[in-house]
Amino acid sequence: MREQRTSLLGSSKHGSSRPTLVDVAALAGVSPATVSRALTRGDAVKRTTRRRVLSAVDALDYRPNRAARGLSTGRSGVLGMLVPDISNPFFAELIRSAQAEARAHDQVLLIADTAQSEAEELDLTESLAGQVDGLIVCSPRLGPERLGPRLAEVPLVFVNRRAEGVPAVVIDQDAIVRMSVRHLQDFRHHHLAFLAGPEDLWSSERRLETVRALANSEGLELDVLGPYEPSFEGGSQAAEPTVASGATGVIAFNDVMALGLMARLAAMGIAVPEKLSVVGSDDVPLAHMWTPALTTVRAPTRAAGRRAVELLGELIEAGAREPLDRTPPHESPPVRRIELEGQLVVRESTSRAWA
Amino acid sequence: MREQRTSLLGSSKHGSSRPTLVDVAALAGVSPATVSRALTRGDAVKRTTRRRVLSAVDALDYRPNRAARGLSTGRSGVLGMLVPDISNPFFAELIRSAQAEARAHDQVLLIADTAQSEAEELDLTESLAGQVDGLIVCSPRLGPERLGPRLAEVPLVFVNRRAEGVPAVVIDQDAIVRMSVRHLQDFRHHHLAFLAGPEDLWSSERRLETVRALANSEGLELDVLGPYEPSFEGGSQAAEPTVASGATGVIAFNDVMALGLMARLAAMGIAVPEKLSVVGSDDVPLAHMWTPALTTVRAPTRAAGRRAVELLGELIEAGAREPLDRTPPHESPPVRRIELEGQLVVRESTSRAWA
DNA sequence: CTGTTAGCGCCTTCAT
DNA sequence: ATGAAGGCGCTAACAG
Repeated sequence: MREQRTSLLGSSKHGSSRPTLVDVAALAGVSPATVSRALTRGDAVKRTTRRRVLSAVDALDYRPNRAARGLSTGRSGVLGMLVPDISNPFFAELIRSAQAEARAHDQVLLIADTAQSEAEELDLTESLAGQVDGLIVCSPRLGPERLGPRLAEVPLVFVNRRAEGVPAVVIDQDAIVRMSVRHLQDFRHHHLAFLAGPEDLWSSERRLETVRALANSEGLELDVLGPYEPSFEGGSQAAEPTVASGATGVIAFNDVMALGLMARLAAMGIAVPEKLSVVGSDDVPLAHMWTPALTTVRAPTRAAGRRAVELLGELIEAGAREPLDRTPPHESPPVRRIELEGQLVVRESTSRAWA
Repeated sequence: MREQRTSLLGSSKHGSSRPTLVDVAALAGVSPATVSRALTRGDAVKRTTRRRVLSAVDALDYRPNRAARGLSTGRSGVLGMLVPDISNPFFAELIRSAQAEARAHDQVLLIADTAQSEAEELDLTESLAGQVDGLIVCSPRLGPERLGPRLAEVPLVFVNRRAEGVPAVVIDQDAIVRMSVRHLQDFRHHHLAFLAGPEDLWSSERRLETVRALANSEGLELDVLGPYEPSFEGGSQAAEPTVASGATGVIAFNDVMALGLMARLAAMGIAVPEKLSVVGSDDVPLAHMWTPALTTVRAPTRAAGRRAVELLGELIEAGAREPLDRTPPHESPPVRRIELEGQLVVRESTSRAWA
C-alpha cells in the first residue's frame, strides 16, 4: 500500500514522458521482468499477480514502447503491403480487410502504392524489406527471380500471383474464366473478345491461356485485345477495337476496365447489353451502381486480405522459431498456397445474343 | 588493410544476422559514434573519414536498425495518416503525394481508413498516437475537443478542417463555392441546388454557409439537399430530390457524389447538361473520363498531401527541440495554417440554361 | 574532429 | 512463480 508512485514516476528524466515498464512494476510491487511476462505471454504468472500488474498498467495508462520491444525481440510489429494502385477499389478493399486483420493481431499495416510500375515495385520492396516483419505484394509485376534477393531477408507473401517458392493467396483465375465463358455461352454468344491486362500480370496471363484453351475446345470464336492498362482509361481505349472485332460478348480483365469500356461504348452509341454483352471481374462497388449494372465475378476480397495477413503471420512465427544457423532438417517446410474462388454475379450488362 | 572483417562480423550472435554499426565502425577503423555522426548529421566529420565510413557501409550493405535508433532518439520515423475512405480517389491521391513526401524525408506513412465513422476515427487516433511521431487526419469528423486528449501526446495536423488550436492544411472552401456559383451564374442559372455532405464535415458545413450567403446576396433561388454520404451512392440518392427541386444548376459536395448523381440522372432519362447542369469538386480522375465530362473545381491534392507532411515534420522538429519541463516563454508558437486554392475546370456537364 | 561512456525500454536467460 | 542482470543497436553528452 505504499505510495511511492510519484517519486518513482519522477525518476524518469522529465516529468512529461510516458510511464515505463519500471513504473508499472514499482506500482504493482513486482519486478520489471514479471510485468513483461504478464503482458506478453500467458505463461508463468500467478493470477493474482497478473491482476495487480494489469491494474497498475491502466492506472498509469501504460503502453509499451514498440521501439524498445522491437529492439529486444527483433520484430517491429509492422507489416508491409504493396499494391499497384490504391485507388482501384479492388485493392482498397483488400487493404481494408488486411488492415483489420493486422490490427486484430496488434500489428500495423504499412501500405505502399507502386503506381503499376515495376521499378517502383522493386524499389519499395527493397526499402521496405528492412523495416517490416513481413511483406505482402499484391498482383506483383515482378516474379521471385527479381524480388528474390529480399526473400532471404523478410517473409514474403504474394496475392494473386502463383510463383515458384513464394507463399501466396490466389484467386482461381481459371474458374473466373470458366464462369464468364460459360455464362456467355448460356446466352448464345459464339464470338467473344477478351480484354487483356498487362502481360506481366500473372492473373491476366493465366486467364488469357485459359480463355484461349476454352474457346478452342468449345468451338468459340475469340479475339484477344490488348494488352491494356488495368484501369478505367485502359478499358476506354479498348472500346473501338472491341466494336471492330465484331464480338458480341466481351470479357474484361477487371471491373474497372469493364466500366471504362462501357463508358466509352455509351459515348459511341453502342448499347450494352443489346449490341454487346460485357463481363467484368472483382465486383467492385461501382459495378452494381453503374448503368447498366455490370455482370462480373465477385472476388473474395475480404478473405484474401485477411488470409494474406494470417499467412504472413505464420511465416513470421515460423521464421522466429527456426534454429538460427543450420538449415532446418532435410525437407524445407512446404510453400503454403491458399486458393480462393470467385462467384459469378449476373446483372444487366449481359443478355442473350440473337445474332 | 587488415582483414578482420570476418571475425568482426562473426562477433554478432549468429552469422546470419545483419551487420551493425559496430561492424561498420570496425571495418572503417573508427568508433561507432563517428559512424553514427557520419550517417545522421552532416556535421563534425572529416570528409575523408566520412568517405571511409560510407564505403564500409555499402561494402557491408549496412542499413541502420530503425528500432534501435528509435529507442535512442524517441522517434520512430513513422507518420500516421487517417482518411475517411481510401477508395475515394481524392484521398487516394492525397495518400500518394503524402507518401512520396514522407519517403523523401526518410519517413514512412502509416495509412488507416476510418470508414467515415466517428468511432473509428477516435479509436484509430488513440491507438496510432502511441506508435507514430505525428498524425495527419484528413477531413476529420471529430474536432479537437474530441481528438484533443491526444494532442498532448503527438503532433497533429488536420487536412480540410479549420479548428481552434490545430495546425492544418485547408483548401479554401469559400473560394470553391464562389467559383461554382459564379460559373453557374455566367450560364444564366437562377435556381441552384446544393448537395450537402455530412454535417460534421467542416468542408461541407463551410460551403453550405457560403452558398447560402451568396445565393442571398446575389438574389439566387437555392435549394439545399441532404445531408448525404459523400459517396457515389450518396449522390445517386440525391437524384430524385434534385430533379424535384426544379433547380437548373446543381453543386455537389464532391466529384464522387456528382458522378453518382449523374449516373442516376442518366438512368432516369434526365439529360445533363441540357436539363440540369452539374458542378463537382476535386477533379478526381473519373471526372474527365465520364460522359458527359464533369465540370469541377480542381483541388490541389498533391500540394495538400505534400504540405501536410512538411508541416507535420516541422511540428515534430519543434517539439523535439522544445525545453523539456517548463512551458516555452510566454506566447506559445502560433498555430500554423496553410491555405490552398482550387481551380475551376469547365467541362461538359454544365451549359447555359434557357429557362 | 573523434573516442569514451552511458543509457533509451524492453525481453530473456539464469538463478532463486 | 519471481527476481537480478545483461544486452539488443543506436545516439548523446562529455572529454580529449
